[in-house]
Amino acid sequence: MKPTLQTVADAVGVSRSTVSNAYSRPDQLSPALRERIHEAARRLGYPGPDPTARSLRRGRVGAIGVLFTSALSYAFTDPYAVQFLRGIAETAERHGNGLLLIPLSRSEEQTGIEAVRNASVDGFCVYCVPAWHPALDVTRSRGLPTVAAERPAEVGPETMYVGIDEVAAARTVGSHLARLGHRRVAVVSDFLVAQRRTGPVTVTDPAEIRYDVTRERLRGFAEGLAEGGVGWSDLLLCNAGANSRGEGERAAAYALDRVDRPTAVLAITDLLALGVLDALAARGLRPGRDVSVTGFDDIPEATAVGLTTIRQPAVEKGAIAGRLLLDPPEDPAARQVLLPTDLVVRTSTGPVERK
Amino acid sequence: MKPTLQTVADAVGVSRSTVSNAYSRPDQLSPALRERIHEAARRLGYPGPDPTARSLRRGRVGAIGVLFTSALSYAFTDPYAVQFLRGIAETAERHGNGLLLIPLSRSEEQTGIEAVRNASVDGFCVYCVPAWHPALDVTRSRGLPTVAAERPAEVGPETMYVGIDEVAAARTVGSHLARLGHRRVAVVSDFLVAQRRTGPVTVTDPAEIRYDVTRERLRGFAEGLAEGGVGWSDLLLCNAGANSRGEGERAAAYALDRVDRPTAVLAITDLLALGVLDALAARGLRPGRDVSVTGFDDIPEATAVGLTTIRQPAVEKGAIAGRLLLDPPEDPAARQVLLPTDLVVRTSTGPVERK
DNA sequence: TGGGCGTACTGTATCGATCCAGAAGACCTA
DNA sequence: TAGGTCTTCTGGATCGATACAGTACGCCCA
Repeated sequence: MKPTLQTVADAVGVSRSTVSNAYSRPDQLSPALRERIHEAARRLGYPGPDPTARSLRRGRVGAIGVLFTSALSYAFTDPYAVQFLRGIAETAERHGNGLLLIPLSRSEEQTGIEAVRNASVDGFCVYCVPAWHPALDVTRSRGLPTVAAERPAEVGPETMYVGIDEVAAARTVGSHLARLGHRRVAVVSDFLVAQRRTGPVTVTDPAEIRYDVTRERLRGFAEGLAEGGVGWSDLLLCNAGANSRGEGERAAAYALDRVDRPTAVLAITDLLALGVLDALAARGLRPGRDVSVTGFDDIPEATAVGLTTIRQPAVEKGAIAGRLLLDPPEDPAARQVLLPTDLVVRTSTGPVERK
Repeated sequence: MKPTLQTVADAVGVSRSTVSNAYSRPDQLSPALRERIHEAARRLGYPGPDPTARSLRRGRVGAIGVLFTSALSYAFTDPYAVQFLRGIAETAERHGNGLLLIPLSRSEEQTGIEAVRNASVDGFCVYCVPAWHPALDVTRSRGLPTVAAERPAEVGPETMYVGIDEVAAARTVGSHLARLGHRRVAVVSDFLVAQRRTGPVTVTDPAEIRYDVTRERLRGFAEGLAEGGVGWSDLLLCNAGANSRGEGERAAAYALDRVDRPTAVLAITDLLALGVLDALAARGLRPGRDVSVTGFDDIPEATAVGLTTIRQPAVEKGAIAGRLLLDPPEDPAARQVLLPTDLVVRTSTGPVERK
């Protein structure tokens, strides 16, 4: 039988409450008694108050849940995600909280829903989960504070988020390429369509895209490219089955192997962009000369390969998300944070070659 | 007031137990009543059984805790750690469990100890935590199943671990270099001494090294190098303040800037080895020709930079650790796993240049 | 008619702590 | 010495669920 508070109390000859106080409010009892209690606890092998029971009574757990789409096992492959996690982890750490990672299936399946319902946490951070995902109904119904890692399409006064102006950031990318003279342009992105397949897709209107971030970034790309007279329907859209380097390469292949090969490929994340660069390399094409490539996020590797991209403060984003959950500002307006972004021009983009 | 089981029970006019069954054992009541209960729950905004209360009663939580040394915020910077995490995450996911990440301070400070005591988990995975760390006393006292991500120095019949034969693996590295003719050799490693400083240190005997993995790998290095007549005291030991690329570079500087520059630098992890390569590059030295460099782990980047290293199955290691916790084999012997390793020779090592 | 049996539901004890009102005693003050 | 205050400790209520023994009732069959 594992020892409990009661066991220790009986051994010392005091009440349960006193033992509890010895752990949780040491100033409430005399040093002598406190020491006797701790001594008895050591002797009996009592490990201290049971966390679960304590959480039940106190009404708080000391952990925050982080929701991911895609198998948890893939979450760690995107350096951007890792940086975000670092940020939120730092904050959690400072507050003595743990981070409970909760995997979600990417589609409408129920995988992970149960985990959300069962998670012992004080709040949720929703990272890269589409607004229509059923898990979000569960988080809402649990009534715990929730912060989104991007600006949701619908923002109420209670909504907490830390994001960037996706449209504006993406617009600078489109505009940059338009000015370089690019008119035949492909986009590599995941979540363009509901299905998970990799390949070219048709999307009549960006409004059809169901994942907020994807939709907004594509809108921004299109707005920027419009400066060069490129319309939405001129874009060659290639869906990637996942946000991974490999899928980026596969998706890019559909664009690069066309007779009217695009002069620029815009990837919606750096990870996909790395895949696009792989696809170029495999075909002996030079980034920034034969084909311009852009990414989004500015992960560390982007520097190494000279990728033109949008820099967003990933670690800071995570840190702020953590702070919103663990130490929410009084002012409701301060619970909705938009961070600045920069276009970082490197060697992967260049002017269209004269024929 | 948040609705509880009782609230719903009263609304429907049944007992608390019946509502509980409606959620946890739906086959125990008639479909009609079950539907009425769920309908009432929806109407009242009851999110389902409270996870904390359920855990208390059931005696299990549905989450495993992962202990890290170093700020949690740094844990994600080592690709090897990330791969290990992926493995354990996959297993946790399959079992419907969450992963609770618990940051520990690297030294004897109490940071994180409280988090270990408070963690609501069913078991612990101890990743890269020295045997003397006070947090391990806490995990032991909590009496939960615990698996180590490396073979501990002291192994009892109850101990669970998944590791590699560190000495043997490191010996192949030492031996490889000995055969290439290296006699002036430096080692870059963290945890060589208790202090966190970066720079050359003196360790009279490997037994003095307090962190198991470091000690064993260094023993292995020495044993292998002994084939070339290099003794322990001939090794130039450079301590790194942390397991990071930057610290690797700083530590390597102390070796590379000597008049009697070593012909080989052995790093204890790939991450440190990348830093060593940075240090070479900064000095215009060619890896594998001017100075040979080795790592340990075989992270993805090792391939890209041609680093000679020890490959160990990181993802699998994590997966097995998860399985040991969530689905422990009957046979106690099967709870102690040693995985195979390989020496992967790439371009960062080569024969000593003739003078 | 009544024993046997299965289904559907109830009631109470229990998990292991924390909270809080209050009691007992020591000590101080007028 | 009565009354007040402070410190220290107690006991019962409580958090929100689950386990399990037990009851009520309908049904079948001899």
